[in-house]
Amino acid sequence: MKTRDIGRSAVRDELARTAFPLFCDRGFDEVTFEELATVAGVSRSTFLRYFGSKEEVVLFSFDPLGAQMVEALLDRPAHEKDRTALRHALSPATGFLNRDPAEGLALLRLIGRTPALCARLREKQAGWRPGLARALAERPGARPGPDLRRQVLAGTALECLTVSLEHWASSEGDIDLDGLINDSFSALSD
Amino acid sequence: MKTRDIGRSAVRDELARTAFPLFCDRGFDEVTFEELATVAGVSRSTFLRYFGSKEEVVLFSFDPLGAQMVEALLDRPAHEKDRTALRHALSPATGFLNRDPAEGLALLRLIGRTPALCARLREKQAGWRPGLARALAERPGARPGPDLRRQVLAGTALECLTVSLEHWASSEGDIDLDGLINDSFSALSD
DNA sequence: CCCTAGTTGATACTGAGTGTCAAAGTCGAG
DNA sequence: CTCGACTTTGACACTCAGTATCAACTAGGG
Repeated sequence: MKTRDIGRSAVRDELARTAFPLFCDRGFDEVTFEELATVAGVSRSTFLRYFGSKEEVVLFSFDPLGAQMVEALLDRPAHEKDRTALRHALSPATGFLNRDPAEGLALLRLIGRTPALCARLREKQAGWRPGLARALAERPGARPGPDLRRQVLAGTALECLTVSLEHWASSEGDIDLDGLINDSFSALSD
Repeated sequence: MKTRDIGRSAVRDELARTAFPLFCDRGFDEVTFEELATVAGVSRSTFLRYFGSKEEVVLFSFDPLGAQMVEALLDRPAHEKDRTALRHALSPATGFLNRDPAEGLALLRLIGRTPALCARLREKQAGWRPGLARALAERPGARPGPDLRRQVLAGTALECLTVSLEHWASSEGDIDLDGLINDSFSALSD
């Protein structure tokens, strides 16, 4: 039954793809499911079945990043300090947006000017913190320590990501995103 | 026209106060505006006029914290390092929850098990970051530097607050909250 | 006392999100 | 190829959040 799931996520991608320009043009709140469905050529019911909420239509593409960052963190060499490893572990996120910078910027702009999307993305990000913290405890050569410390380290890394993305978006992508990440982490240790 | 505004916020407090136990008992999503209004003895229209959304009924009490933390930060002595000043600037938030620990814990629990409230609170917190960053630039004896650094410092301070509150809530308030804040900041510099 | 401005509750409306159902489509087994 | 099980789809009905409007009411200032 794998073909079902493949088809399902392909349809998801396609629906989101047709929805994106509408959101960008007219604003997230001004577009209804009815219109999204009409443009995509399906019924409102079907569209709603693929996304639990309107926010998900925009934000579901961020979902894999949590697991990808955990994997990236676990792949860092044992001798690397936690903070450095975390900095490198953000690469799935920067890569996701840098793959197609124009679309990445449009996405961040849309999110930035839509409070509901800001809130939901922050919620998603907050959901990544526990996983990263656990990965910190499980990485090769991890020294035991309080959970609080790992949560703080993971949380600050994600906050560096957020701040960097904000500056990247407001520079229209002119500044190198990975450079901003490095600068953000530098600000942590001075 | 000051009496109007005083009366207005007094009514707000009272409405929120009557609503809180309902949310705690039956869950945020299971309570409708209709019920809130009935219990409070006003019409649905009136209740809705005092709060822009259902989330605000629970979260509006956090609103003053942003300005209070900025004020607290500006009051810190000039010789204090930015990070230390930020740590102390969180005291309005810890004080707000420690004033009545039982209610503070109930509030955090309610938020913790309601995704919509999590998201909105995170949004509010994110809104405090720019103010704190600006205050960092304006504090007595501030050395000029890139905005990115100040945003990161303010963001990490707020993340320390979030993580500390999370641990405080999951310990049922047994662990000292200000101690957790200190420990969180310690994790930043090692 | 009256006039004005703000408050209230009633009503109606849009749109998100849920649930149900029958019809149509898909896939594997015989 | 055909049958039967399972899935997907679209239609419909429903609840509730949130917005807007309006007439009745109320409080404060002159």
